[in-house]
Amino acid sequence: MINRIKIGELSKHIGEEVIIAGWVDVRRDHGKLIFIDLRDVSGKVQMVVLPAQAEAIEVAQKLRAEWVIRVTGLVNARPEKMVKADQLNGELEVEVKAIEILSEAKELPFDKDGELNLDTYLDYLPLTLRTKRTSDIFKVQATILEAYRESLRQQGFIEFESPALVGGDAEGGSAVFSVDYYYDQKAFLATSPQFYKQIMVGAFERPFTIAKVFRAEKSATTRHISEITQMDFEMGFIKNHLDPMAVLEQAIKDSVNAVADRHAEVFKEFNTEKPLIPEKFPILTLLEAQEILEKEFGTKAVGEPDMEPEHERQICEWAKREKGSDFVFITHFPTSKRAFYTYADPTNPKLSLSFDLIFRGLEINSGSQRIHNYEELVEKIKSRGMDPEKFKFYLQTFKYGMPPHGGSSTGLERFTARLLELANIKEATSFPRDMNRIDNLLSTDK
RNA sequence: GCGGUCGUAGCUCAACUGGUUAGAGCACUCGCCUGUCACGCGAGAGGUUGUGGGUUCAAGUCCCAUCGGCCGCGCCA
Repeated sequence: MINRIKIGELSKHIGEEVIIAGWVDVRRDHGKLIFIDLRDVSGKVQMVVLPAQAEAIEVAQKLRAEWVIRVTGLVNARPEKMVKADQLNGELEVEVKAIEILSEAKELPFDKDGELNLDTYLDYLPLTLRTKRTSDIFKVQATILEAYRESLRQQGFIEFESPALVGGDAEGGSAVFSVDYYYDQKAFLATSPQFYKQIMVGAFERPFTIAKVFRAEKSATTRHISEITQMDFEMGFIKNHLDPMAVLEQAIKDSVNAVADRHAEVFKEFNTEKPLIPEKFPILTLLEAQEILEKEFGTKAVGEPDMEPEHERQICEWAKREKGSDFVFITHFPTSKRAFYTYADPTNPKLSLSFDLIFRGLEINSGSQRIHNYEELVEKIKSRGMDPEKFKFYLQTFKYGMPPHGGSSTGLERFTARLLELANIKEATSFPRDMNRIDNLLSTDK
C-alpha cells in the first residue's frame, strides 16, 4: 500500500497526515466520539474519530473486532493528561479523517486477549495466532532460527536441505509414518536427518540442516508432537564428542543472546528471565549426574540407563543452584541404549561418547561422536539384528572414506518452550500435529 | 497404552450434602453517552448441562458405558 506508515513508527510522524492500515483491536463507542485501537504487525495505536468527521463516524460505528481497515489521519501528540507513558504510541493518537473498510469480520468466537483453554486455542489458531502473546512466541522462534543459522555459519558450517521422504525407517526405534509411493511401494516420513547429514560430511565437512521430522509415537505429553523441527549439524575431523558439544554450546548461547537483544521485553512478558548462561555449560557423565541425584535428592538413579523426566528436572535444579546455569550436559550414556552409529568410549566400550543437553528440566538436544569405520559400522548393524544390505546407500559414505565425526540435534520447539517457559510444547509450534489433531481434520463434534 | 482429573451459553467460569424456572462476566443485538483506552450505563437474545443407558418422587450433581480435553507416567530423542 503506497505510503502506508507502520504503526510502530508513528512517533516519527507527529504533526503529519498519514495512511495506516491494520486490524481493529477494540472499538470504544462514546456516542458522538469513537475510539478505535488499530493493530498491525509493528504494534497498536489509539485512533479517535471526532463528531466533525461525519462520514468517518458513520463508518466507525459499524466497525467490529478484526475488521481490516485503511485509515487516513493526523498524528497528534496527546494532551499531557492523557499520555500513557508505559505503552507504544502512548504519547500520540491518530485523529481519523477517513476510513476505508478492506475486509469485514464475523463475530469472534471468544475474547481474543482473554484466557483460553489450549483446546479452544488450537481449534482457532488462524485467529489466536494474531494475539500478541502468540505472535511474540513465533517472533522469538524466528530469531532462534536466524541466530542458530548465523552461529553455525560463523563456525564454518554450510546449510543443506535434508529429505522428508525416505526409503526406509532405517534407524529403528521410533514409530514412523508411512506413505504410498510409486509402484505400490511404501516410503516413510523422515524421523531424523541423521544419515543425510553424515553423508554430507563427505561433501561439506561441516554440514547443518534445519529439518522437519515426523514421529508417529502415541504420546500425549506436554513435550511431544508428531511433526517437529530439528536443528542438526554434523562435523568432520573431531577429536571426540567434546568438539560438537562446543559448537552446540556456542550456537545455543548465540540464540539466547539474540532473543535477549532483539526482544528486550519478552522474558518479562512471559513471566520468566533470560536463562543463566555460565562461561562454560556444566558437563556431567550420566553416572556423575546419578550420584548427584542420590546425594542431593535421595533419588534412586545409579545404574539406570537413562534419565527420567523427574531426574532431568532435578539435575537442572542442581546445575542452577551450584553452577549458575540453566543448561547442563549429560554425557556417556550406555552404548547399548544409543543408536547403532554411536561411538563407544575407547576406555570403556559399554559407555558411549554421547551427550544430551538439558535446559530448564527438559532434554532439548542429543548428539554424539559417530562410528566412522566401515567394517565396524557393518558389524554394529549386524550385532543389532539389522541387515546391512538395507543400509547400503548410507554405508557408501563409510566405504569411500570418512573422517572421525560427530554432531548434534536440537528440538526447536522444545528449546522455544523452555526459553519462554511455556506449559505445553504445542504453544511453541505454530501448527502442531498430535494424535488427535492435524488442524481440525481429526476433530469430532463436541 | 495406563493412572488421575475434567466436560454446563460463542468464550471463561459458577450452581453447598441430589430439590422450584441452570446463573455471572465477556462477546452479540437495541437504546443512551465528547476523552475513553479491556470505557461506562440500561434492556434483550442466547442452554437437549459431550453422548447413550441406569438409580431415584426428583439428576448438571450419584452409577455404568462411550467420546473428547488436560496433567502425570509409559513409549519416544
